[in-house]
Amino acid sequence: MKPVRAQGGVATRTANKLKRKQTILNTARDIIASGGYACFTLAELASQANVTVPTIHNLIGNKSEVLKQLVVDMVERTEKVLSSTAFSDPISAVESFTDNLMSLYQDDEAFYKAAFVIGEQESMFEHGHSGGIFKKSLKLAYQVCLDAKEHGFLAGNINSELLADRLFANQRIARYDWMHGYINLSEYRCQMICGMLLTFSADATDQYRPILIAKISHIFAQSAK
Amino acid sequence: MKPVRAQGGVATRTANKLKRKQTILNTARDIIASGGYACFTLAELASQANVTVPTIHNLIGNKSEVLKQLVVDMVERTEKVLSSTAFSDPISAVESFTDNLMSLYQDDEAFYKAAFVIGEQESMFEHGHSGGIFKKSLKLAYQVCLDAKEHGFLAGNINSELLADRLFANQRIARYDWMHGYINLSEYRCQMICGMLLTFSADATDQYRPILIAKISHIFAQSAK
DNA sequence: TTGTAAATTTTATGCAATATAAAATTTAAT
DNA sequence: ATTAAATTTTATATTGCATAAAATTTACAA
Repeated sequence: MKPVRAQGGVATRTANKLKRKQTILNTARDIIASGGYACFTLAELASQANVTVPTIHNLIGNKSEVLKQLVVDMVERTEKVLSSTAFSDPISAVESFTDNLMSLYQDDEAFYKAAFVIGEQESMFEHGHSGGIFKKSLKLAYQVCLDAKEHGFLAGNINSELLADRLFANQRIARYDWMHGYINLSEYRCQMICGMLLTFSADATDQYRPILIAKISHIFAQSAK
Repeated sequence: MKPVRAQGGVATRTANKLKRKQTILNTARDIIASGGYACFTLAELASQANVTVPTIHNLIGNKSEVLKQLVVDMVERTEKVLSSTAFSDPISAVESFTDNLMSLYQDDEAFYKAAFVIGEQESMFEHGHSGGIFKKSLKLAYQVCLDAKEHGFLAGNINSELLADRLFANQRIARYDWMHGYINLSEYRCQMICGMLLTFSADATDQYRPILIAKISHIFAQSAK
């Protein structure tokens, strides 16, 4: 008869495994942050993490799995920013949301850029995917539109879903230009704010529109300096 | 003394070379259009074009060169659409520009999608690049803004460069969603038109804005059907 | 402590794709 | 038909991802 073994062994091993896995992922993150996505090979990762390539396969999976883990981690951090945005008026909502994002990305810019590129390449941002960050962002944008209408900032002539779509789109295209290296973080900030406020302008009340446009002009002038 | 040779030989060879090169590129295009970008390997291309891999290297260059040639070809076709857009009013300018693009992409949708993805991957769309399609598109958008202001459609409260930036951005994000497979061609059309017209709305005169919004609502309602 | 079974890591190897040097062949003009 | 240049191919190197099987380590129990 086989000897009965306590379950402690498995638990300990599992815990250690998780630690080693995390070490490898952190190393992966460092490689991408310093050398860029192109430098990232399994051989390089294995070497820097002091393991061999099959170990990576064993602990995490194939290259795609490793990359996906990094993106999941990035998305989780980004989602925290989404949930911490409170509404008062469109201008401060947009500004505080943007600045929260910027301070997150600033810490480890190269990594966040790469993570977005990877997520795109690995098709992790499917719009339809209901639990996805895209759906959540869109929902947030929709809520901001409703609130803005409620508080008399918007005339309500334009469908809120359409408006939310466009807010979201303007946010994304700025990020897109940043993650592909066309613009830097501060230009990202300007384009995102200008794009979103301009979208609000399209449906703003006659009282609020001049305020939006003044803000937009101010931000734009800063960036062109 | 070396025998003097007429130049005819070289000319004939050069002409033939160009033809063979074009055959290979056409085959490459077919492979991508039918099987997608992932199927595209030099070995597959060589096989389908009835040559060997080194011949491709000799005639065109490495894999990246082959891909770039395809993108250059695609960009040239797209640029023709840009230059054929005449101005009358913002709505018809946007609509005719969009429909010209759509009819171009419709012919060979899979290829155009892939070509944009490749161009992005090969960093061929650098915004700064003065001769690039991006600068040209932006310039066209700027001209449309000036014309619109001139003809009394826009109030002129928003800087034309900023407005052109946003028009261009809204056009790009729609294309981006299409080329990554998030939306189909007809959604691409709706998003592009809605985005651009909404941008105009932000600075439209009080007379013109309702007309824009009516058009936007109409297009949006179509897409939601 | 020390033996042991399971988990884990590594060695060794395969495969696929890009790339190139050098040999063999084809080409176009004389 | 001959010839020199251009072109294609054969053969081979390199790199990166992946995995089977052998060797090693690990955590627990007696």
